[in-house]
Amino acid sequence: MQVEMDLNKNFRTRIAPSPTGEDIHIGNLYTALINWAFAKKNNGKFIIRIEDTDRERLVNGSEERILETIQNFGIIPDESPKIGGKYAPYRQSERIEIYKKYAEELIEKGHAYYCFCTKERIDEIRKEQVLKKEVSRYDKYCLININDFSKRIEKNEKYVIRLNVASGREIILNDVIRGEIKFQSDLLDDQILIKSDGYPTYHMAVVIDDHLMKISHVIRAEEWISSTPKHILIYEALGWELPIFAHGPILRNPDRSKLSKRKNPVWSSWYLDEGYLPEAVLNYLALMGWSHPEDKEIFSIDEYSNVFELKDIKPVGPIFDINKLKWMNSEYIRALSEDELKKKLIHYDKSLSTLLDDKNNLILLTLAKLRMRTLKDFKILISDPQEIYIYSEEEKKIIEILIDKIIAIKVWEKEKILDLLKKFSIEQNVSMKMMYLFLTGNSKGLPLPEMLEWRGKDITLSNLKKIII
RNA sequence: GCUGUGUUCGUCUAGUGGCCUAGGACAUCGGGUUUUCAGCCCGAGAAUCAGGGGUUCGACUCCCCUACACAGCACCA
Repeated sequence: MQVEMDLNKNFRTRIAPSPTGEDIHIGNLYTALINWAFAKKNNGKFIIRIEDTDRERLVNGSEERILETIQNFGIIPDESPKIGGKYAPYRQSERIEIYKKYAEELIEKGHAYYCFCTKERIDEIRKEQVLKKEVSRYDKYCLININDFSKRIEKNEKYVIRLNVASGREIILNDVIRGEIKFQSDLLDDQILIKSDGYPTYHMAVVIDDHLMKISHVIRAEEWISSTPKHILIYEALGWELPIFAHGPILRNPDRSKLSKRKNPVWSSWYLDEGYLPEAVLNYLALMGWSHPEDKEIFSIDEYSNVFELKDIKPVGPIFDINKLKWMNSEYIRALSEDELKKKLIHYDKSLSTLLDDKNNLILLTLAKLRMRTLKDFKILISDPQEIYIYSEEEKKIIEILIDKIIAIKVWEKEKILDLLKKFSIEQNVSMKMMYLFLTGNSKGLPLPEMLEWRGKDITLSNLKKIII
């Protein structure tokens, strides 16, 4: 039956970030990827809706940043506040009248009511309930005692609208990823639907918008499971068909708590800034709670969306392991052609463009590719020696001889340089490792002959002379 | 505290009753190649499948209990 229904349905998924942070959280990007993949797999549509109903925590520029970052990762929505679409507006602050209308409908039907209680009173009853070890919830005082609400509203009294949760009901959530989950309505609070500033709460807005925007699958993180019964109640009260729910895992810190900015970099653009490739990040994310049917580890998001099945998502909260991400990123970098790498490097760091315009450094790119974990590494690989190592007098003497040998070299090309280095290494009984340190100030990096050829005879000499001064 | 969700190598995972003396990947540690470092190739260690009860000829896989972890319990989303 489910299958039949699905065939006739237009699949529509969404993510609903709220612009209260610097950028989109990597966990939300993960949810976005799943939603996107699921929509693509089923020829559906993926929507971005901005949930900006919390006016106090609103962060300036956050919405733009979120939208931009998602795009930078290559997850392109079919409808969004920027792109628009059939169900616009896609910003909840522009839909206030809609929520009000449905809130009033709920009141008329007896599924919601006005509440004039002060925060102080709510706090008090909550304290009492905690003391008595009861479930903390509103006591329906205003539903029972207040009849003159229109007068009080006229008098400009502050009020909220609350959901009237019926007692003694069992609410069943059928989750694609987790199966059947049961809740008792007696444990549910009379959730606020419309706040005293006239804005809806998440619970109200999400149901109204998902229904109006014809969202067929609500795919979100585990943290929403406990509020889903409230949403179901609102759907029912309005006489609306339920969407299909799927609650994926929450990404975790190494200590298993919910991924947070105190313990991990969480803003998605941080990974881009650090030189991770968007495709690599997405590929890594895809492997969280899911595995490729053919056990592949490296695959494009298009391949991902082709084989993706919602029910294959595992409900266990995976730990975000930046080590594996680094490995994956280096795999992606290695798979790039020199030309592609060059473009990406210049895009990543504009200051590299003059340096990379020189045709001679094709070889540099080839060699660097195998040694880079992130785009950021390139600059480190080609940078001049840093003065960290303290040379002994004996070593300085050897370097003086080396300088003479280098001055004597006629043709500055890598074969000749290598010859010289090999000979010198044997003659002076200096290990290649030591030679590397002398010439680059580093114990590791790009192969010496190519590196020195690229750097040039003059700079190589002046670098060495710096040591013996 | 209450409610809910989970529990296979350090980490991500494969596994849907016999193919499992549990497979792969990252990480770690050896060895080889080598002009440093990488890369590449070869190899090793690493999970008594959270624990305990069932069901079954047979359980990592099904059921129950316990433990532990995580999430939610806001006029935040």
